Amino acid sequence: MIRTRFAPSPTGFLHIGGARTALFSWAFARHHGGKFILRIEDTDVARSTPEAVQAIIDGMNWLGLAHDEGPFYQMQRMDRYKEVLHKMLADGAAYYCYTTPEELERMREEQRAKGMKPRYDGTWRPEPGKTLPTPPAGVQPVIRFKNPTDGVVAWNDLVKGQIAIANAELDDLVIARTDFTPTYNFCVVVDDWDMGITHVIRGDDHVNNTPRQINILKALGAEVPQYAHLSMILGDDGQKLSKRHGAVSVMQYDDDGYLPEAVLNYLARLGWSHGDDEVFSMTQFCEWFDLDHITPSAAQFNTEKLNWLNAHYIKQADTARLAALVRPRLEARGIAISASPSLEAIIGLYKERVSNLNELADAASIFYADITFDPAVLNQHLTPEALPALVDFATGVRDVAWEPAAINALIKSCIGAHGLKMPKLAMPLRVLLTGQAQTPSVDAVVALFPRETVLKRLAALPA
RNA sequence: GUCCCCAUCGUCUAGAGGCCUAGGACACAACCCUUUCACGGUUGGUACCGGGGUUCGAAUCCCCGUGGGGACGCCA
Repeated sequence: MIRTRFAPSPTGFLHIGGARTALFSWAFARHHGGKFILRIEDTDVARSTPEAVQAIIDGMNWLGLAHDEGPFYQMQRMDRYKEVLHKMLADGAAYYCYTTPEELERMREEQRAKGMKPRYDGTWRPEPGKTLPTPPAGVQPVIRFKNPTDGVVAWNDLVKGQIAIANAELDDLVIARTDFTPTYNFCVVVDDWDMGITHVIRGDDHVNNTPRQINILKALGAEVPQYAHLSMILGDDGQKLSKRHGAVSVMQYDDDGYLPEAVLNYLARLGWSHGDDEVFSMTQFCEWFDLDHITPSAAQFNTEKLNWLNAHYIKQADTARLAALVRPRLEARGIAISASPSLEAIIGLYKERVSNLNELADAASIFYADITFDPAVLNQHLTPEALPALVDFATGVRDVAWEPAAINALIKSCIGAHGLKMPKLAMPLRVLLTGQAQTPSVDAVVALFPRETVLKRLAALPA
């Protein structure tokens, strides 16, 4: 049974990189008929917040990435960690270290100055025949893992291939703080072990933690899971995404009018491929997904492609569903949705031409709220030669049958009577009714408005 | 600095030694459609980081270089 997990730390929102990691872990479990587990890594009490937990869950829900087990909270598993910690201490797999953070800092600076990799020097590490210093009074010790000193830790990364790191490169990491709370690398190991995780799919930044985790797993006599490290996602500008540069919550995409299936489809193709396939459902994705076709190199986020996918999914989407999504956006703008025209009718006419839900709301607001005119646009199209035809049209509007074909016939007869070409009348009509020079077919737009509104907006015409 | 990883069009990518005079998608350009703008359709341009090997043959394998990234916490 394949078991994967997504293990974010609740120190902020779910961003695009985390979302992709979650997506791949989820899809891998789905593909194999396994289980997908959500685990909240909240051992950093100072930075974890319940709001962040909620933000992550909201993000997962919006994307529709449902977990089969959890969410598990590490803070609720303290007893278990402490049990393992005591066992390791008893087994000699871990030891107390009295070196203070200040001493460590000094040590690291010296090493850096000498061009060495900064690391703990092993002062308190017990060795056969070695006499340990006397613990200084008043110093609370941390617990360090006794890492092997020689040999190599190797694993076959399912994305990056064979990776081997010499144990000589690794120092004895702190697995419990002075207050006895366990640290990340330790909790992860115990959790992955206890939860029977078979495949750890996570970000690239954890590659360097992997050999340490494998060593702890081995010290515990636990089975080592398979690892797959996903490369990072760069911003649109090729720069690293960070809190102060470009990293936004997935919920921001909701605000920006993206459909979750568009974001998901986009993310699926960021670092993974299935031949030339670009547009596919999540059902299809789960069927196809494998670790063999994940690119080991970093990927740059491309908003334009996301926009294209979003436009595609909006065109495809059921109009009633879109209306339900657009309605709150209009309400948020303080726009009252009237019965005529129906929101569905507006969306039916506009969904072919927009690339996000907010543009749909923009379109709808033309029909529900007062419009403003750009004088330059108005002047450009409201030409003297168009005026008589417009006046004719305004007159004809009073008793023309209220459907596109009849309105189209009226427009044709108006231009015919004045020897005009279609755009001469269609353009000023567009602008007068919508305030815009770009709209769907003008007869369809006219027909969408209630007759009275058209009369009212045309009444502004100079006689 | 040390260790680890990465490297095909502007971007996402296909590519597991001959199928590659390198394919698809986004973006871009032109044309068609047209009642404006989109949509849609057709066409086009642009890429294997450099150098050495291995091989009859290399985008694909190896080495070196260069460039980029990551990690070196009592953060996760």
